[in-house]
Amino acid sequence: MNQTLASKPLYEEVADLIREKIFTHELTPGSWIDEKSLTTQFGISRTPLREALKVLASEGLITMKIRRGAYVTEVDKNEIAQIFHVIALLEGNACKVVANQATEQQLELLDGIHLRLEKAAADRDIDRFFVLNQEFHDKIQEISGNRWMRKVITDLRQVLKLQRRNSLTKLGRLEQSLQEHRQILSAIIARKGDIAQDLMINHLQQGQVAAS
Amino acid sequence: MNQTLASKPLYEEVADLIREKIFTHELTPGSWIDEKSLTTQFGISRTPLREALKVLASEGLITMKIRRGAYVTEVDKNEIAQIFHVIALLEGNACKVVANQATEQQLELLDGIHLRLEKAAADRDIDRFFVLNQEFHDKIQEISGNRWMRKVITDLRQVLKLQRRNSLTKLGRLEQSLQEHRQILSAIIARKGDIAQDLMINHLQQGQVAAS
DNA sequence: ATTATGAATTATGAATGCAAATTTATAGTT
DNA sequence: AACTATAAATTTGCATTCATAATTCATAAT
Repeated sequence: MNQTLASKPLYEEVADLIREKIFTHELTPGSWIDEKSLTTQFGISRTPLREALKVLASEGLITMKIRRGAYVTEVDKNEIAQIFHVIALLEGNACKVVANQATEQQLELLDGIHLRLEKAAADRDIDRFFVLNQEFHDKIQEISGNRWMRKVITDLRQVLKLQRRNSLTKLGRLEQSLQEHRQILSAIIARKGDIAQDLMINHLQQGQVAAS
Repeated sequence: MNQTLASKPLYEEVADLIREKIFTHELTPGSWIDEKSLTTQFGISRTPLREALKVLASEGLITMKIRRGAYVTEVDKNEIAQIFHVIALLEGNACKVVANQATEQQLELLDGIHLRLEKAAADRDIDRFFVLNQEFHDKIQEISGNRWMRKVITDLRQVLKLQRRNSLTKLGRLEQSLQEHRQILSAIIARKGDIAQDLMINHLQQGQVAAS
């Protein structure tokens, strides 16, 4: 691991790499994580690798079993529902806060993202839609201004990514999702906080149904 | 470190010990964490210590600065408010869920804790009040049954503990807190979910004011 | 006295080493 | 052939070692 410029500590780089492997299902839920194999793959020693594993464990992405190593966490349907419940609660509230407190400038930024989202949908550019969809949600959280809420949502979304199916892959769901975003944005711009909140909660609930 | 029975991996034991030091302010926010000193104190090597530090960092309790070690995280007033906001949202929702879905048996358990809380308050047993207060909140989360929500709340409460002042130490606040608990419990038992939620949110907001 | 400069010291980040536990393979018994 | 017992190999958890970056301290120059 040629650390030409120490922009990030090695264990974090490694954590990122392992996350990748988990999200692409190169490492599947329930499977054992072979330390030796990873060290040779990454060309590093076990020390930073094991540090990375502990971080991922505390994020809930992997599970450490005493004296028998690390396993990719398996999340059952019930837990997925629990996580969605928390995310919906938080993102819903973020919407409300944004509707009530965002500056006009901030709303324009949000509108800009949505516009590009519409375009990506029209172009049937799924990958781009994914990215912008994420960006839309992100921007709402950013505007709501609660760093800690954001961290919680990010961590939980990560765990959700453990499951294979991704809601938006279902055709038709994309169009519906877009429609929901439109409504959310309208409510926010109209400064209708409670409505925006309910719409976002519903939007995320829909996503869960589509994913299951 | 006499690990007579390997019930827990060493790095977790160490993480617990460091958390203790942080919460008792033996390690104060902003201060540098001396690895060498801790290894000699605990009688261990740097490897499990550094693993523990990384876990604490991902919990937000400490902050790693590249090539200059670990520091106890400083949280400013603004961030405290953000954390309270998230906790209030979640615990408020937990109340609602409990009010709507708890079995009679579960409500009796909750009532039992509250009874003991009343007793501790009457006896002016502050320490016991603290413990039971925590237990009351915990039980609500347990009954609400969302493991992930619980983890989030636990982690955030941990970060709150970084600040020195603790709300309940203010005399008078204890009595008020008790009063608020009474109301919350009443609302839950009366199955009034929305009211219980609002009361809990308000209760936590009060706690924040008292703490600042 | 104050500020630079550079050597010595110390701390961090990561690799390596080692003992104990676990798993796998092998041999022996029924 | 199935089952148990034992030995070999692997893997984990932790300690130790090593290279390099950061800090401290002493010395020299202004």
